[in-house]
Amino acid sequence: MTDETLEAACRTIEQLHEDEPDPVAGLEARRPDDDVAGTQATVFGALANDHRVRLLEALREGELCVCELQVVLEAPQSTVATHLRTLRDAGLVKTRKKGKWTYYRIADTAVFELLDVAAAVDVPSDQ
Amino acid sequence: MTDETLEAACRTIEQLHEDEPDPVAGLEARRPDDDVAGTQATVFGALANDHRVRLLEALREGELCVCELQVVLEAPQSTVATHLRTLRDAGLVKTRKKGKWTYYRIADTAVFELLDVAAAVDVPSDQ
DNA sequence: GAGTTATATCGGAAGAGCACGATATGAGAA
DNA sequence: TTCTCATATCGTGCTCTTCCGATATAACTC
Repeated sequence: MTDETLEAACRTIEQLHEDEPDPVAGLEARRPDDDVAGTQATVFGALANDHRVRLLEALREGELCVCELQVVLEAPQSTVATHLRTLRDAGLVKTRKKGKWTYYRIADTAVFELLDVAAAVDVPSDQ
Repeated sequence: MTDETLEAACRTIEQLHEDEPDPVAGLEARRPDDDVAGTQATVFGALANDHRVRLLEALREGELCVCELQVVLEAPQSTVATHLRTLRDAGLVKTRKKGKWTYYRIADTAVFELLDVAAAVDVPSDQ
């Protein structure tokens, strides 16, 4: 089942750029690489949560163990552990075990860049 | 209904840092600002999708109208329009109307920084 | 070994996000 | 005004995420 709206879009583009030889081909060239886009979406997905952003911010000044992070979040232990798992799977934090404790730290200072740039975006207040 | 695991965490911390005066208070001070964390999570949420990342990447070289972006994504018109709405609500793109067409462009070059840094993160391959 | 404790994982219910056809809107053309 | 066409929104089924109690695991203590 093909999508007619896509074919219609192509026709519109041909008319819009009558001067150019093959405007649709030009757009297809602008299609980003799938793997890269996938990585980006994965990383952003791991960051796309209030609790997880807070965890990363708390780790700015250095590593903390799970029970300390739990106090920062004011959330049940299982909730904190799950979010930390998500961050680790995305490569944003690393762990170190010491006895009964697991210490979490930021994996790469690039994470701070992401946090800082995102904080500076001005999100329009809807209305 | 209070969470006993949180109280337990506090007790553990007191023991861990016997030397310090009030270790729990120190952690509470590390709690990030709610508004900032909210903004960050919102921005990352808007970026946390394959299609939306691809839309932004396609806009690197300049503005495009919806039907052009539709060709980039190879998706139905309503799908593309919805994702563009999400990006706009997050303040990542801006629009310009010209006759029947709506042109979308990157709102701020900070967006490119986010995309580039995220692309460079190395996500561990699970196993 | 048995008990305790810090963390991790499981399970399932509630909620949020997504895809996309159908329909509405709004601008130009006739 | 009526028609057409580009875009926006709605409605619905479906999937993914989140939360958090219950339970498992792993390491120290006795």
